[in-house]
Amino acid sequence: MLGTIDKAARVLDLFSLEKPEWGVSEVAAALGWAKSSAHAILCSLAAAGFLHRTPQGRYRLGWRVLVLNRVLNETTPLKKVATPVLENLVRHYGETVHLAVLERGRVVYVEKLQGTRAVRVEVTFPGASLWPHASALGKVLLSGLPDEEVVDLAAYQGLPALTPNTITQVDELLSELRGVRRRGYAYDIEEYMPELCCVAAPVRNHVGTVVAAVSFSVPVYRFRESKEAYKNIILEAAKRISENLGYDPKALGFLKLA
Amino acid sequence: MLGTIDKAARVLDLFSLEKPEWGVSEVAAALGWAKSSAHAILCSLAAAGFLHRTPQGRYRLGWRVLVLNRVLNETTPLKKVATPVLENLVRHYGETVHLAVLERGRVVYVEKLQGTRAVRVEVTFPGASLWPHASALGKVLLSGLPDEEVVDLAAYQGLPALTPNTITQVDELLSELRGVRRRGYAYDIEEYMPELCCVAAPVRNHVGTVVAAVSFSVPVYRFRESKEAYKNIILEAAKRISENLGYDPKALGFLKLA
DNA sequence: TGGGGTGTTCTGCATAGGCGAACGTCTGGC
DNA sequence: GCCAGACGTTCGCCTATGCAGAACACCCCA
Repeated sequence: MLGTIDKAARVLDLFSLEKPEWGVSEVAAALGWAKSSAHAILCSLAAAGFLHRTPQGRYRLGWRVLVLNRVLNETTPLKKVATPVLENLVRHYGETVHLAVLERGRVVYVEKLQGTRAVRVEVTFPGASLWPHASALGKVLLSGLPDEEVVDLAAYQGLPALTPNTITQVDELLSELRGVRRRGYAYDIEEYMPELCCVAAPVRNHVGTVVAAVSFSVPVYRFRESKEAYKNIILEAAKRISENLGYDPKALGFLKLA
Repeated sequence: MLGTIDKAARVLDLFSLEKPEWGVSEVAAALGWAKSSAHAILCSLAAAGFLHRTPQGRYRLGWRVLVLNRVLNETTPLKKVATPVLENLVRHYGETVHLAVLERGRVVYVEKLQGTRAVRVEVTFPGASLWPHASALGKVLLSGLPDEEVVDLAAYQGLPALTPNTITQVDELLSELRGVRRRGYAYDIEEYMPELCCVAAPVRNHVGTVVAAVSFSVPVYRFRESKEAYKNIILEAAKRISENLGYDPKALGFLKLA
């Protein structure tokens, strides 16, 4: 809404793993602004601690995001509620477990717990993001959105094929999401990466909105044998987390009628 | 510089461990603004993903912070360079090791590595902050600042006594910092917390500026016996990290004369 | 069923901030 | 070693932006 904040956000978006350091002119060119405008935004973000000015007058992300992240991590109800449940899953079944949310069209890992088996799925750092259309987590999270928004998202960021199994057509994605809504869970059978399979289930808050998703990530050979079992376990875990967030299917089923 | 960004930063500052959720009126009251102004900032921050709107129309930190933090963590040269050195320290000596920076007057932990000994110092989450005047890390970081800034900081946030050993007078702090600059390291002998001691040394970048500090945290009974040894080890580690950041004492000693 | 507390919307006025041009500085290549 | 080009920074004008206050809509509790 406020132009300046939107601009600041667009600037911060530029700082990525691929290009973590930017100069004033580069930012101005990348965003099509006057150099002095870019300079003002960069200066202000640096003064506020969100960016760090190198001695050469270039810019990197600043330490303040670390401070914010700490507050986020230690106060967010979702993490507090979910972590013990997820730890239990790893302890019992030894498979890699993920918790993720949808952030501006991308699946963002909030919590990752490395499996304990000899052959296991390696996890990425929290904050890393995935394509929503090609992952079980993503499909579950998209299933919480109205179809129009899914269409917009697909149009905006595309549906690239990551493996031969990836869904690349919008209508196919929409019908898959209808299935996910009906069943209450999603599979990813080597759609993101060969040899990798996932099952994910939605986490809902007290008003029934899908706020996150939990998943098992399992090597394909082990997954084929016990798909059903993994599905039931992850559904149960998602239900437990949702209930701890105040989700009450009965009360909300009643609301749906009204 | 830009008022709107400064305001946004002040709003984000409100979100803390003690009060991680704010409403529009609360923000307006806390900052002395009109309700509509607070509303505009909160809306914009939420639209940009920095805040998350709860179903009740209140606000919490948003997931985008997590995404930024990940980029920071994976691209910051300091962490990349320091982590292997610090891991070595823990492996060899088993004591808790910290890496910290100064962020708007507070000591912020960037990296923490838990010691492996039976009796060890428990670490806090990265992003947590400490009083600079009462910690070894803080004194090292302050030693990189001109005296005026230290005086301003002390005036602004005070020098509370955390233990009987804490420095609580500005002139005493300044003379301590002079010693730190001369010696090149700082001790904390139960100044922050009873039973806890630290040694810290400065990490410098290629232009010689103190950009961070590394420390050992050791129980007092073990520290008394081998203060000197810990000091030498941490000095060596700091030197190694600094050199990997491009610090070259000889080249800079030459510059000082000019 | 009302009242006080929310979050949200509207409109006009003043100022904050965007632009483009000029400045100072550094680097690298002839 | 010098000049040329690029960079980050500064300045001042003009316009658009975003601030304030009051009115609105909503929810929860008494």
